[in-house]
Amino acid sequence: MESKLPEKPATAPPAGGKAPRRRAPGERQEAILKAALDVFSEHGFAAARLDDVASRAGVAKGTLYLYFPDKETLFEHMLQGVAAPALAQLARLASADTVPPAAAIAALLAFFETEVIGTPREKVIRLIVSEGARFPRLAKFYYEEVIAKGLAAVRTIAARENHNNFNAEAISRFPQLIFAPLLLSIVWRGTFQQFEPLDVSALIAAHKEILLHGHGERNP
Amino acid sequence: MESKLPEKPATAPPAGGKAPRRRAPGERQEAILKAALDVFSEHGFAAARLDDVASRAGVAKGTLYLYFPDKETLFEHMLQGVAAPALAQLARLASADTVPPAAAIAALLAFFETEVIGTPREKVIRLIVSEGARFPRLAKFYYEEVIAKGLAAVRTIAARENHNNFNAEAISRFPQLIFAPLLLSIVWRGTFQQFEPLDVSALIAAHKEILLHGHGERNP
Amino acid sequence: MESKLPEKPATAPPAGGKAPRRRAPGERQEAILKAALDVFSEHGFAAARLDDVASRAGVAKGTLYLYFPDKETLFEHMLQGVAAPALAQLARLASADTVPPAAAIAALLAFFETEVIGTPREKVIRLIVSEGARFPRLAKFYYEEVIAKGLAAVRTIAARENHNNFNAEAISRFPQLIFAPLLLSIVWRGTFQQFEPLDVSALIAAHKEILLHGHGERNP
Amino acid sequence: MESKLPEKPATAPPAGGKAPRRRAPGERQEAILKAALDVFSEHGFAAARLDDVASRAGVAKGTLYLYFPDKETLFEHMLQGVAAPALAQLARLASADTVPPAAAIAALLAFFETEVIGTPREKVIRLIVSEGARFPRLAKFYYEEVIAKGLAAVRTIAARENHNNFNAEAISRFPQLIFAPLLLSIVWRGTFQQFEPLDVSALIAAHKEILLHGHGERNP
DNA sequence: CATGAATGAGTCTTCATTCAT
DNA sequence: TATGAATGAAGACTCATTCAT
Repeated sequence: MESKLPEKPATAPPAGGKAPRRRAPGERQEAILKAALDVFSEHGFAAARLDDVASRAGVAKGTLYLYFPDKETLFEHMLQGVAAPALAQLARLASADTVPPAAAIAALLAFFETEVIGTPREKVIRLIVSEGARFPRLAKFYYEEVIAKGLAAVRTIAARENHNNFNAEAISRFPQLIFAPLLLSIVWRGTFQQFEPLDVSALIAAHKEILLHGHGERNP
Repeated sequence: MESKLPEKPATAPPAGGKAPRRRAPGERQEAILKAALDVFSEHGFAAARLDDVASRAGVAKGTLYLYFPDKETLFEHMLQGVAAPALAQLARLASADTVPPAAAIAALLAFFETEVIGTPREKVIRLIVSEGARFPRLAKFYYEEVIAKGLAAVRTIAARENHNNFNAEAISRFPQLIFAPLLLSIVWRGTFQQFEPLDVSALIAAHKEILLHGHGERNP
Repeated sequence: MESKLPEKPATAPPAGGKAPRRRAPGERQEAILKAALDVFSEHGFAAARLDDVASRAGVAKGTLYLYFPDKETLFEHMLQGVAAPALAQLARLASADTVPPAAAIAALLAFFETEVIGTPREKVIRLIVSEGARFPRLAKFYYEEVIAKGLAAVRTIAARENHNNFNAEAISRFPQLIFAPLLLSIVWRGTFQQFEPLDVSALIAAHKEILLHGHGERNP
Repeated sequence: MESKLPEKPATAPPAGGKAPRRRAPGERQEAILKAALDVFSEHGFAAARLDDVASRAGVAKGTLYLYFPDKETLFEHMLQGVAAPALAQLARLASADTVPPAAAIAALLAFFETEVIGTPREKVIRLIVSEGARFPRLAKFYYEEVIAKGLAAVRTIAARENHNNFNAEAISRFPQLIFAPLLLSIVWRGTFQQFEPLDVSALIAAHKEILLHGHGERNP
C-alpha cells in the first residue's frame, strides 16, 4: 500500500543541501508529482507555476518536461496517480459479502475519515471539484474509476439490505447521498475551516445517525 | 504676447475614443457583472481573461476599470452582488415560526431547487467552492452572510421539533447535513453531469425521505 | 509683472467645494497652465497624467482639449507662457548702457536669484533641461528667445568693459560661463537638495568673487 | 497500474523558446545595459520601451527579466554600473599630493573633457540630471559616490593652495563652481547643440582662464 | 463652453516551453 | 538524463483622446 507518503524519501539526504544526490529511478517522478499536488492545490491549475513545482521537487524546470509533455498532462497524471491506489481498497470495502450493510456503510465512512481527510487524497478531491469542469478527460477518469465504482459499491451494499434498518431504497437510487457529507467536509475544510473548524468525525457520526436513525450503533 | 510655435507635424493620434452607445446608468455595470460571472465560471479566476469579460459585456476593456479597480475586485464584488438578493429570502424561510419543522426544511430544499439550481446562483456557489480558498475575504463574506445564516436557520427550525419526526438533535449539531446533498448537486452538475446527468429533484426527494424516514410525507 | 501667481485666485471660492463658480475668461486657461507646470514638473512629460492636470486645475479632463489640442501642445505652450514675461526684463538688464559692466553682471545674477530661484521659472528651466532634447521646437524657442538673448546681453555688457576688472574677453567668447552656476543651482536643487542643501545666494556671491577676482565688491 | 488518459488533442503550444545563440556569460548583461543606456537616454525613463531595449540588445523581451526584476531596477543599476569605473580615476586625480593645485584642477577638467564628453558617461550625467528627482535612491547614490567625492577632491586641491593663484577660498566653499561649466556643457550639448554647437574644449579653457585669471598657463 | 464616460492602442510583466550544453 | 538561460505569446492595466449630453 503506497499511501501516507513520507515527508522525505527514506534515503537520508546528504548534509549539504546542494549535493546532487543520485536518486533511485522513479524517485524524481515521485518528487515531481508530490510537489505538483502541493502547488496545484495551493494555487489552482492556472495560477500554479511550474517553476514552483520544479523547485519544490528539487529539480530543474526543464526536468519536468522529461517526465511530462506539458503542464496539463502533469496535472492530470498527478491526479490519477494519487487516486489509483485507493481504488483497490474501495473495491474491497464493497465486496465483503458477509458484512452487514450498516457496518459496510460505516466502514466506508471510516475509510474516508482516516484515509482521505488529512491526506493527499483530500487535496486531490478538492482539485477535482475545483478544476474538473475544465478537464473533461480528468473528470471522465474520475467518474469512471472512482465515482461510478463508489456508487456501485454502495448500491451493492444497499441491495443486501432486506429489512429496513435504513432507507435502502432511497440510498440505492441516490448513493451520492452517502457521500454528500464527505464532499461537504472537504469543501468546508478548504474554504471555511478558518472561520469555523469542522469536526469531521462528529459530522460523519451524525450522518450515520440520520442514515440509520437509531438502528445502527453510535460511532465510538 | 503668445508667440506661436511652429505647427506640430501632425502625427497619427495614438488612440481615441469612438462614439459609445450611451446606456442607462447601471446598465453597463450590470452587463459587466453578468459577463464576469459567465467568464469566471467558465475558466476560473486565474484563467479568465478580462478581454473576454469586456467583449461579452459589450464594452471596451478600459471600461471595466471605470467600475472596478482590478480583476480581483471585480471578481469579489460580482460574487457578493449575486449573493445579496438571496439572503433576504433565506432569512424569511427560517423565521416562519408557525410552519412545522419538516415543512420548513422542505421549503428550504425547494427554495434551493428552484432558486439556485439552473440560476446564476449555482455558478456563484461553484465559484465559491472552487476559488474560496484563494479569496479569504470572499470566503469570510460568504461564511458570515450566507453559510452562518443558513446554518442558524436550520438550527432554529430544528429547535422547534419536539417529537422525533426526524433526527433533530443530529441536525442541530450539524445543520450542514441538510445542505450537503445540495452542494453535491452543484458540484456534480459542474463536473459529472455530462457523464451521468443528475436528477436534482429526485435526489432532494430522496434526501428528504432519509431525513424524515417515513414520518414525513413523500414528495409528490 | 505677472510672476508670483497667488496660490488661489483673488476671488474667494464659495464655501462648498463643489459649487461651479463662474470664472473670468482666461482664468481657466491660467489655472490649467499652472496645474500643468506643477504636474509636468513633478513627473516629467511622459509620466504626467492629464487627469492630474485637469483635477488640479479644477476642470474636467475634456476641458483641457478646449484649450489645447493635445498633451504635447499643452506642454510646449505652458513652457512658453511662463518664459515670455521674463524676456522683457532680461532685455532691459542688458540695455542699460550707463551701468558699469560689473554692476550689470551683478544685476543679472541678482535677477536670477530673486526672480527665478523659488519661482515657477525655476521649474520651467528644469523642464527645459530635462525634456528639451525631446522637444526640438521647444528647445529652439528657448534657444532663440531666452538663451541667445541672454548670451547676447552678456556679450553686450562685456563689450563695454575696457579695463580688465574681469576677464571680459573670456566671458565674451563664452557668456555661458556667467550662467553655468545658475544652471547648476537649479539642477542641484532639483536633485541633491535633500542630501546637501545649497545656499544659492552664497554660491552666486562666490561666483561673482571669482569672476571679478577681488576687483568687485563682496556681496552683503 | 498507470491507466492512460486518452491522448490530449494536440493544441498549438502557446509559446516556446527558439534556439538562442549562447554567448559568453555577462556578455548579455553588458549588451542589455548598453542598450538600456541608449534607449533611456533617447526617450527618458518613462517613455522608454523595454521592447526597444531588448531588441537593441539583441535579446528577447523576457530575457531582460532574467537580469533585472523591473524597468526601474534596470534603470538604476545601469546608471550605477556606468558610474563605478570612473570613480577610481576621479579619486586618483584628487590624491596626487605633489601636483600644483592649478595643474590638478586642469587635470580634472581635462579628465572631464576626454573621459566624459562624447562618452557614455555624458549620457549618464544627462539622465541623472533629467530623472534624478524621480529616483531618490539613484540621486543619493550619485550624490554620495560621485558628487560628494568630486567636491571633496576639489576642496582637497584648493586646500593646498597657499598663494592666491586662484580664488581658493571661494572654490573651497563652493567646489561646485569648478563643475558648473561642465554641467552646462552637457546640458547644452543635449539641448541646444543643434542650434549652436558648443566648443567644449574652448569653453573649458575660458573657464580655466577665469579661475586662474592669467596666473595659470593658457591651455594648449 | 464644459463635462466625464467610454474607448483601445500601447506597455510592462509573467510563465509555459524549448534546447544548447 | 539533467540543466536553466532564453524565448515570446498573452494578459492586466494605463491613459491620451473623443464625443454625446
